[in-house]
Amino acid sequence: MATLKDVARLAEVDPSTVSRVLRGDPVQAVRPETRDRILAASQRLHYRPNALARGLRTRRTDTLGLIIPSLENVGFSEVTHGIQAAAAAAGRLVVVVEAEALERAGGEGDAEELYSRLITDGRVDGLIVAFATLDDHLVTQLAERGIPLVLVNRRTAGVHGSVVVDDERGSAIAIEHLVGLGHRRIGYVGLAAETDTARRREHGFRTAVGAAGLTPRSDWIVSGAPTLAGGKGAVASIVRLDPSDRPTALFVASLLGAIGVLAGIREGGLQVPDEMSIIAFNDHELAAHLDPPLTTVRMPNFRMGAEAVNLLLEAIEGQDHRDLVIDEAPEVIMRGSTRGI
Amino acid sequence: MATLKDVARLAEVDPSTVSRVLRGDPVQAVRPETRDRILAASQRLHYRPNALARGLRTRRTDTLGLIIPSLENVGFSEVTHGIQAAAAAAGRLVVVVEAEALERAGGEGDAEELYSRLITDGRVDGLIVAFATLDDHLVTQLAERGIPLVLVNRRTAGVHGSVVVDDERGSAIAIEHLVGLGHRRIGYVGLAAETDTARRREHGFRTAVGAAGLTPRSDWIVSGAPTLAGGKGAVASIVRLDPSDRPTALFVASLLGAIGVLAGIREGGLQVPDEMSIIAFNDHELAAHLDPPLTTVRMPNFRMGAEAVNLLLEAIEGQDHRDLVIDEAPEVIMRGSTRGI
DNA sequence: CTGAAAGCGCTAACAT
DNA sequence: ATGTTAGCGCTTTCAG
Repeated sequence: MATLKDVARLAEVDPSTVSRVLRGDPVQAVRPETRDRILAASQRLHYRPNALARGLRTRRTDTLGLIIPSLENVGFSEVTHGIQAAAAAAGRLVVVVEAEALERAGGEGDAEELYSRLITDGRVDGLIVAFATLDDHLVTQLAERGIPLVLVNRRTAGVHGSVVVDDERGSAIAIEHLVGLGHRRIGYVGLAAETDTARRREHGFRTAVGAAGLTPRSDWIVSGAPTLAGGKGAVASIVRLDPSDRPTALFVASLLGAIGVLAGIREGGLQVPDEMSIIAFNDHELAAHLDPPLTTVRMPNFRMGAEAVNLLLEAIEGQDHRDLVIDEAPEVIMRGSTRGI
Repeated sequence: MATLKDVARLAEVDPSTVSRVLRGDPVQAVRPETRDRILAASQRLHYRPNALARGLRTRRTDTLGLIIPSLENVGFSEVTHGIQAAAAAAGRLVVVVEAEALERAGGEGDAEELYSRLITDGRVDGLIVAFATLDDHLVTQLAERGIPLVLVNRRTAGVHGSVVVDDERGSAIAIEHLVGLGHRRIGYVGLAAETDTARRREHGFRTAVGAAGLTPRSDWIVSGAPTLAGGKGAVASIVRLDPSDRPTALFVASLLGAIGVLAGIREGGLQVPDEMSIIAFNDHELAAHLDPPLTTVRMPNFRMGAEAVNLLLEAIEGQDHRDLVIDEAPEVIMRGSTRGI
């Protein structure tokens, strides 16, 4: 692999001159003639600057770190996409650390070790934490290390640099959809997590329900992990309710959870949407192919991911960490799991 | 951020001694006393070795590159998982480059540029190409750069270092399942790609069908991209066939394609499985929740991903690039989209 | 307009 | 048992 020195030798100039030319140093002042010689030599040797050496010198790696719970969650792939797209557009590479894989591989301790290694060993210029349930404590620790940090789809008290969608608005339009359909007995399957996002979604639900003049019964409000099993488990108690005590519609705060809810309801012997309408937070292409096709609230998740990168890039350049709410309006995608009453 | 020098100063030893101790240099020969002093100093300063400096010196980054078409394809998430898990277990980080994001961001040229940068600039020790439809030409180029390289779920003539599942066997058991159910008119929705994998799956289909004494009509064999739209489009011509000319069962060579096929068939006014049985190559949790629940062939994709990492690690250590077929047996997961005739 | 020199933080061969 | 030295490949003053 050719180095700067090799190019310099071939072009018969000093390495520093080659560096200047190849970086397009603003203090150009290089004679076109030498410039051409250098370019030619560089091409001939297929020269590529060594990222490690450059990074060591400049303290910039043009690489971003991403901590994510799982690459598999369909509710999350849009965010990852947005991150990848924006990173690629900015010429940045991204190191992805999947928490689930870490746990599979080695246990909690190693996970923290790997995170801390990632942010401390100079490998990345900044970090995107798209891990809603990562301990606030750990997040605070990461933030204190002083590395540029952006939280996605979550906020942590005292930590700046975050981007979220308008979770409250998303919950609200879900409820408005159900109310518009004539439902007055509306339940909620929330996220079983003490996170800011969980609270915002639930708050949006409560506010919208209240605004419609409704008071949900407390046993219509349950929660579970945003997984198939979580949704299924969470809805069990509702399915067992006496028909006269049951809600007629459920808003589920996660996509995967909603699919679990669908399954739980079916196993409980009820029909969706005839006996229970279901609407989910977050959309996905596959929602149209479920049984029944799932009505969802589509959130601007791609944008959220992309903006996270932009915010991080700002922070890396020394600007203040901003907290952003994506203002793009969420939208109900009506499919077969909700109907009028 | 503390450096080796800082630790050395605090412990009142030479940096090289600190390095030895902290790396656990086999040529230990360090007095327990100084050793303790060094460890204490390192802890006190929260010392972390700089990965760039170390990599520059040792020519090892403990980082792997992964080129993947899209993180979104549910048929592929298991592989990514396997890769992440094995990488984490081996203490390696992984840089993920998503081709789709690259295209969204900038166009073909940039993609090649980014790949080549990734493999040439010393950032990663080796590369996993999990991109079935990446040009053979490009793959050959990458391989020629001399960087350790492992292909996943694909092979390229002349390039060594690959891991695939037993695609032929997967196709075969799909067909055996259908034949066992009494089907004798079996069609195939293949991958619209000139790839080794596409050929292996189709070959498995043809062989198994032949072994059952059947001869599929040529208009029962179609192909499309492994996407919803691809599957839907591919099956259109079959749906239009006169009932007496139609196959009674279809084997679809991709999961996403099969979901598209389901939709295409429904739109064509046919019932699955009553008028047409469908079985898909590759399984996913969500297949159980589709309409109808999709019968699939479960392939050892997690293993494939994990073994890719192991192979790559071998190659990085200087061993020969091996070509591996995961021998774990595929398995039919019977759900609602296939039935007896 | 170009070269010389220093140094980013680390490791490894060599010396003592 | 520890220190000295050189250098990985690059960028960036500073000279000239």
